[in-house]
Amino acid sequence: MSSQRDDATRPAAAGPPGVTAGTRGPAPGAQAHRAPEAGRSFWGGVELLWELETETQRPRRRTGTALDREQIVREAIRIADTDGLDAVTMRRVAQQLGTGAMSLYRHVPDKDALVALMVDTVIGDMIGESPLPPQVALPPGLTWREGLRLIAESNWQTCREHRWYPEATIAQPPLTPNGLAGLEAALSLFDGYDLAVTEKMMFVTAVHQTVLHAALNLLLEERSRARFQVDDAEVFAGASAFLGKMAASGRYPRVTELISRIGQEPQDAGAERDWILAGVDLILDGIAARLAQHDARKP
Amino acid sequence: MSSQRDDATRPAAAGPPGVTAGTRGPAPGAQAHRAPEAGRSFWGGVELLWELETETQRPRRRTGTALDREQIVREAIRIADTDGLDAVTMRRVAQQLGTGAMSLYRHVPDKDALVALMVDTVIGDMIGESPLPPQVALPPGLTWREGLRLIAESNWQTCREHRWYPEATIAQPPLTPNGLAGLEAALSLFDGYDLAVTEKMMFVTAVHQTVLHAALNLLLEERSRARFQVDDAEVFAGASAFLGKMAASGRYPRVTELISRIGQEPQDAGAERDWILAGVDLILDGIAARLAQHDARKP
DNA sequence: CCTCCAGTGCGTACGATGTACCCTATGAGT
DNA sequence: ACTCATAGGGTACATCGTACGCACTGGAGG
Repeated sequence: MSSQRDDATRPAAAGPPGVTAGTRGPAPGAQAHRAPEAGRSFWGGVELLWELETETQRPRRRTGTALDREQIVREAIRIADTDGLDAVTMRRVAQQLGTGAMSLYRHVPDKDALVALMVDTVIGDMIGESPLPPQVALPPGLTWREGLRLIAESNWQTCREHRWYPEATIAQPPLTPNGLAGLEAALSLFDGYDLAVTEKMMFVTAVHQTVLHAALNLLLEERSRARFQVDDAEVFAGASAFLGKMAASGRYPRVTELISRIGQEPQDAGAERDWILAGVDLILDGIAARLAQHDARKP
Repeated sequence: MSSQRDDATRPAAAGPPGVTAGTRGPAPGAQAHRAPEAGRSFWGGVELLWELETETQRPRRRTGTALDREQIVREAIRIADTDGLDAVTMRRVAQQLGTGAMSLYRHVPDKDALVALMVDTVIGDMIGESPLPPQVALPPGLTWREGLRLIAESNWQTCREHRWYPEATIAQPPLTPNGLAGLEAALSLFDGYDLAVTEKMMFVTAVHQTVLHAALNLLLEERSRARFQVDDAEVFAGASAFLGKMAASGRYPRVTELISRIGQEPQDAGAERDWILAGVDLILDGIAARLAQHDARKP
């Protein structure tokens, strides 16, 4: 996506005030001359996920199909994992599967839905895919702090495993079975506290956003770093000229220090993890302060 | 989205075994026959902004040009304000300006750069466009808490004034003169504290991200709300069926409560502002806790 | 005066993308 | 065996960013 637009919220958490998600216009490069959008996907193809759940009862598939939704989504994920989210193209996915692009549309309403399905699948993997129990992934007996931290860590792991994940989910809050299951589990951490649901939601969201953003920023950084190595020296010269000019201007002493500090540190994978976890702890401290302020503990 | 991956296709070695259709010849992407990518934009056309600063000294324009960068950017902003970021198209901008699409490329390297310029311009307006002084927009004598809150508020205002702003800036951090000036000012709030720059940075970005995300979520919500009103009842039915199914499943009691709670509240503009400011305060509490922990205050 | 020429404006065209529309094959139900 | 809903897939189009090249402009040098 390069494309262009995408938005915000996460697996275990949804948007703050309103929970609704949006579908972008027709599509970045698509057409919109069709007024009614009859069978148009509503929330990023989310309802499709829900159909699925009840649909298993009916003998849906009448014939041995060579293609099915799961397969398509898995392939799309594989492509995104190796070549980035932008490489996920209807044609590319189809080609990889040995079929035509339009065949995919028998199983997926549109591309936004496909991305939503990718996100939901990844969340499902992360959460453990437990079928029915409302209490999903969290071991029992955790404090809210331990629980949220654990969620943050597994989110982070997912972000690193599927680099496209932040980009995809930030754009479209996953109001999908797995996404909501994660949110539900996170909210349950505050069951013992007498707070408005919306406030609990705020806590969960804050943590989630922090992780996703950190991952997203890291992704962007990696991209430009990759560019450095591949591209010709001319680009590099332009970049360093830019940095040099900034430092030379003397108008940004603190920023300059920041950049040089970042540049000189090793930045191994462990450091990254520690860094984002530090950010999470910042939020957790805020929550603790807020709880102490309310101090309306029950049990 | 989006679209910075035009060259992503370079790793296109990933072509499936033999099936790859045409286009593999010269290069996967659009233009690749031009090896060096001579004037290619590096960080979203950022260096272009920096050129500008020193370039004013030279008598750049030799003739009375009908078009200039400022004008283009302003027009793009106007379009985005009224019709959304997706409506900002090279053709559209040009048309509005009464010229051809390609004329814009005399003043802007590519579309990503145009968006970067839009963001920088908006930040400039927010920050006050003070020319040289390093200390930009903040009145003196503020505590870090007051200062960060003030920044959060003005960011929020900008987000509401230019709904496309979060979308545009989240993907591509504004390493532009105005963007860095804002960051510099924010960092200066912690001048009196003996902390690592990176830690100060973490504080500032945490606040910033919270605001941007809240705005982004709100934008998504508004989009789908608009859709409700315009679209046919069929879509609405699908949506409520989705919500109903979710509630009926009984697997998401907390989420269900959350949604119903949100649905019944009035949600005026003031409430939105209060909501995001509450989120900001959460972060601020976290920062306060962290500072107290370090408690290395100087004067 | 005319001749250059850097630089602007802009039309044309290409490659890529999402997907509407239409046609064919298949196999379950009658 | 016949019907027909469904899966698979080809073709075509609208739209986008933008490479390329030509036409025009107005000052500098002869």
